[in-house]
Amino acid sequence: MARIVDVAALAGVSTATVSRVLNGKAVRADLEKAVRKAIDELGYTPNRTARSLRRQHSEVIALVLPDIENPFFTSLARGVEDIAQEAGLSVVLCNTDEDPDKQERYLRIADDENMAGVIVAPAGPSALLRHLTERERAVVVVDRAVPDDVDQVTFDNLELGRRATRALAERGFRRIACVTGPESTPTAVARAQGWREELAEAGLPAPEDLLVHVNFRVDGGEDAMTRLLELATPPDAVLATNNLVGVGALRVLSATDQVDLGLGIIGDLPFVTSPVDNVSLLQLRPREMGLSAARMLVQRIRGEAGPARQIVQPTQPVRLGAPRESGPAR
Amino acid sequence: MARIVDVAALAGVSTATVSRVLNGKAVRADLEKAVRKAIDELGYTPNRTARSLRRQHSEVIALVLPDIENPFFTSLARGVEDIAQEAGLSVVLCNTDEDPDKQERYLRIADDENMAGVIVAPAGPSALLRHLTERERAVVVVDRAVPDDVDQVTFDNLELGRRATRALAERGFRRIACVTGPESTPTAVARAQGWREELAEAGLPAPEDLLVHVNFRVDGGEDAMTRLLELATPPDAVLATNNLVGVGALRVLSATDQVDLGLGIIGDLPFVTSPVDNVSLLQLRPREMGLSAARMLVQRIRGEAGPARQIVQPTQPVRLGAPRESGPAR
DNA sequence: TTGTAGGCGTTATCAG
DNA sequence: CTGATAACGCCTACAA
Repeated sequence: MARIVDVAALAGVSTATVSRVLNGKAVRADLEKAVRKAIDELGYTPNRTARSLRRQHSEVIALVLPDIENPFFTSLARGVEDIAQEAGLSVVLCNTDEDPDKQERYLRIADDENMAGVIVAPAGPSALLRHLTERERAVVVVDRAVPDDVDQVTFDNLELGRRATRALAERGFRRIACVTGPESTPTAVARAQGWREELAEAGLPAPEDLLVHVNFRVDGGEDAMTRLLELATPPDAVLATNNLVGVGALRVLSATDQVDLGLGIIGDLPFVTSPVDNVSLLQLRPREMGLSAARMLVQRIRGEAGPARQIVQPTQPVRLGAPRESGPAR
Repeated sequence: MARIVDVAALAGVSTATVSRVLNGKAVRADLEKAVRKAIDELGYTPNRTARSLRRQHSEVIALVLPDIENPFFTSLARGVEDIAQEAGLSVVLCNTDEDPDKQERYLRIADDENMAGVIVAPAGPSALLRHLTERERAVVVVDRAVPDDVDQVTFDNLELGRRATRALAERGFRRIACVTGPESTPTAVARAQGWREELAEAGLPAPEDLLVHVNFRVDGGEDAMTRLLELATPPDAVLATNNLVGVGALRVLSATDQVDLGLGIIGDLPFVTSPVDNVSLLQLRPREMGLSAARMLVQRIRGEAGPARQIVQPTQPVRLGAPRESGPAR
């Protein structure tokens, strides 16, 4: 592997000059030309490890996610990657599996490797996260708000719950249930609170047996839906507050063909196969969230950012049935 | 950030001794104890960049995939990650978007960063890939075979096509169509060839208008399915040769409720919502493929591997309807 | 077994 | 604007 000294020797200059050419600093035109020629001839590319060691930070950012198999996060990752690529950064994807310990481990690695920055959707509180922000490392928190003074891109989850509920109420449903995530998950709680408040405002009942907490996954949605349908007085509509729970609900629905039951889903459904013409969809477009977060991070890395910013990511209006373009990936 | 010299000073030993403790080499017991205590007190962790520079390879492996939003690949990634974690390696996920140029760029980066190894599902032929294997870097190719002499984990795609077709024939279907990927995609062609051969063997017709090449995505499946249903003599069953095409086919089917039409799908359907009781599923379990590939890579990195091995990843037998446990992630 | 010291490849400082 | 040189933090001969 060619090194910078080889290039310097071939071009008849010092390594310092080669380095300057590499980094776009002022160099006499003829020397620059000679250096570029040498680089070409040797097929030289800078050793990024050495560069990182010297510069005290690498050209890699970590994207720390709780579940890499959830399309919400892969889509978000896709957005991050697109911006990172533009900025000449590579992305390391880390899967915490909703495990705070794993999360700490990955954040530690990001620190040890002197990564340029970190984007994290936190699985619980993190001492290391605070530590990183205090040490002025570039950090952006996504999707799940934390109390720390750090750049964040999140949804207004209360508002999401309200809007999705309102859409169902406006369609004439009167007994609207809510399936949401565990009480330990703030986004789940906030969306359910939005459901509660919107129903109160519309003068509709919100009995607690219509609020079901399950895990935020497909089987959670299935369980909840089954339970709701078995109720003595079942709901006439159901709000699923995330994508996977929505998938679970749809499965039960399409297996039992309950055509009359209204359904609302907060989240995107890339691989759904049953018709959703009758489903009120509040699409979150996680890719956009990834774009926002990555842009913030790049600014922070470049030192162009001031005090911590907390952005509320806008979403699509609720609509009936998925528009074609949001279906397949790409 | 504490450095190795700080630990050495605090423990009253040389940096060499600290390094030895860190790397599990023989050190006098009392010194080792002192060193560990100092490490604890300072919260020291080795700087991985410096270590990489010195050792000439890092503890990171690159996973180069053509489409990070396809559940097949995220699941595969999940498997890779699990093994990597055990082996103390981090995984960098790189999305090539089926673009050979992007792929070359990422492979180049993996090389420049002295990564410990690379797992790649190739999007077309790659000069760099050959270059890497020739330079004895740890490389494993997954999912899509290449002619090079390199570790590989792939499916027997011809056999997959045959088995899935046979399952449909055994269910009594007589006019079985095949929807597969572009003719430029070897796996798509091989699976279609399996379809052709199996039909021939069963004495069933395989007219070319029942073989449809589309893109290997959801919209491809939708288009193909629509086209097939409009045929003067439509098929009585359809084989979809990958997961996304299968999703597209299911969408059309559940929108038109063609209950009589047989369907076979090669691939896993984690987020499907319509019932699949009548679908012959040949599950590939990509996570297992990721596990195999990562194990091979780890062996190669450790120098425990000899000549290049080419593994055929086993799959599940064809079955009717998805077993419960393969539905939701996890 | 332990310590000393050189070097991995790059960039930044400081003279010239 | 250019060149020599000293770091960046770690590991590993080599010598003791």
